[in-house]
Amino acid sequence: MGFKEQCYDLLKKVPQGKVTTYKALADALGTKAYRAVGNAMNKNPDAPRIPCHRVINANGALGGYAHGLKRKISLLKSEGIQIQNNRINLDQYGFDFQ
DNA sequence: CGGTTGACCAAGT
DNA sequence: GACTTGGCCAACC
Repeated sequence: MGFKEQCYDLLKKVPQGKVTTYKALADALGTKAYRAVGNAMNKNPDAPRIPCHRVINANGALGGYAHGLKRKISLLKSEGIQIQNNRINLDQYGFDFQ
């Protein structure tokens, strides 16, 4: 299993209605490859089984999405996540893999 | 095997 | 608040 697969596996643990960050994912994997995590997400566009849209920047900004941020925002909103000024409140919606 | 590219991050100015 | 800098690491060429 490669690095990317580990990212996806971990990402699948994030429940609907919550988000995580590239930093949190890398941290949970025991690496500092924050950027590599972003690359991994980018390679799996809207793969049906991987909720890439629940991954945002460590500062609460949205980050990116292979198929357009609008799509990402729509998905997040449909899960009940409120977005204000292109930002998400991590204290409220963040998931830290406990 | 070096060099470049990111959906990054933290600290400094 | 906004830039800039240096560092990080997998994937690709």
